[in-house]
Amino acid sequence: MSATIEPAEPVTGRVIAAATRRAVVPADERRSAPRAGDWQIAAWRSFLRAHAHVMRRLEQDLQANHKVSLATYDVLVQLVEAPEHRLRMSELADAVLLSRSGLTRLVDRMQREGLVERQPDPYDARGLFTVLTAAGLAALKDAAVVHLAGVDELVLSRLTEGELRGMYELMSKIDPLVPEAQLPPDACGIE
Amino acid sequence: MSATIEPAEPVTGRVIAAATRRAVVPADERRSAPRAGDWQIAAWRSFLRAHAHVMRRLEQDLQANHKVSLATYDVLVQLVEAPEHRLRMSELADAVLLSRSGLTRLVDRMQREGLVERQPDPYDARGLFTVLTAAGLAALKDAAVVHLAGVDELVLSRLTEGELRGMYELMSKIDPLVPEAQLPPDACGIE
DNA sequence: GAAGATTGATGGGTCAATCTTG
DNA sequence: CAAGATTGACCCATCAATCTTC
Repeated sequence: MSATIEPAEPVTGRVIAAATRRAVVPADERRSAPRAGDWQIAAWRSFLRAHAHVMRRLEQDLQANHKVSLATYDVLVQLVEAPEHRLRMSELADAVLLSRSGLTRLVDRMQREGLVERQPDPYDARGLFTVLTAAGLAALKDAAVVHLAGVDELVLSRLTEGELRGMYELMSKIDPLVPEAQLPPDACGIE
Repeated sequence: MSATIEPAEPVTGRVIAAATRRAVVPADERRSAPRAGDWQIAAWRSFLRAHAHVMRRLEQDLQANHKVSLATYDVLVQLVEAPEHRLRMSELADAVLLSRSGLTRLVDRMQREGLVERQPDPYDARGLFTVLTAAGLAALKDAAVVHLAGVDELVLSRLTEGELRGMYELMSKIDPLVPEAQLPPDACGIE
């Protein structure tokens, strides 16, 4: 679409700077955040910035090349990875971290575009499956090339193998619910 | 507000898994993302998950305790850090990574709540300053305590000093436009 | 005409209430 | 009644067009 770099998400200084903090938080309350010193906050801010930076670019790349949003892309990925290319609405909602209603509407749109279909669950008439269509798979194939290239360019290629491992370690400490599996101990075969 | 942990942002597997990739991307195109192997992607996903996890909690904390959104909080922080507690609309928009129109509406709301005011610029009648009110400063003081405690609990306290430095290094490599200043070389005084 | 800011139309999300089926 | 899914009302962001002032 447009080549302009337009902000997509407000993130910058969502954290109060330590300077601000000293000015604003009474000294006796500072114990509540004992580690939030100047440069710790700088580290945290760098995290927010990096995230915003990368996500903005990825979203743009996808939209520009395939008119697919990241949310849509995420759904396509979840479906293609699922057995029989289908998932219950609720499961899908959990997988892409969307509310039920949010997912309903997203699937509505995707169905309109022919990327997915809804299938009743024969064993439980309350439930519905969202199933990937041929068009959906094709769209994913298209988008994946662009998207992966983006992730590679913006993130992976900028870090060494060891740094990537380091990042994984750090993130695991921040998010206790570590993703699916542990990082394979020595799956270093870069391709 | 509600204590429920509800998803706020779709992020999970926004990146195609390497398994998917092999199934979906023709072998001769894989060169375009040569480093996007299985565990590199795992590292990238951990980044997305950690971000979603933390932001969700921070947003909830703020909303629950002070009915302030992260975007609003961000504006308050930018203003309190600015000279004379005021900033031009455009500057503010850039600072919080919002579009001009997005900021106009956000400031509208904040003004309605009495957190900020608009001041004409005497030197350029086209421009407006957004200026922090006493109520805005008070709200910030309140919110900052909660927010900083959250950042501390969810991120800072989980990482050692060295790990925090490491994170800063990694993020700087991902986002070339490193924040304001470099990390002070030896500002290790944790309080 | 260009820059600062706002407005109108629209996309995409949330919660709370609802309908249907187990 | 509980669970799965949807709908209605609303919030918050974007872009494109507009108005005002330089």
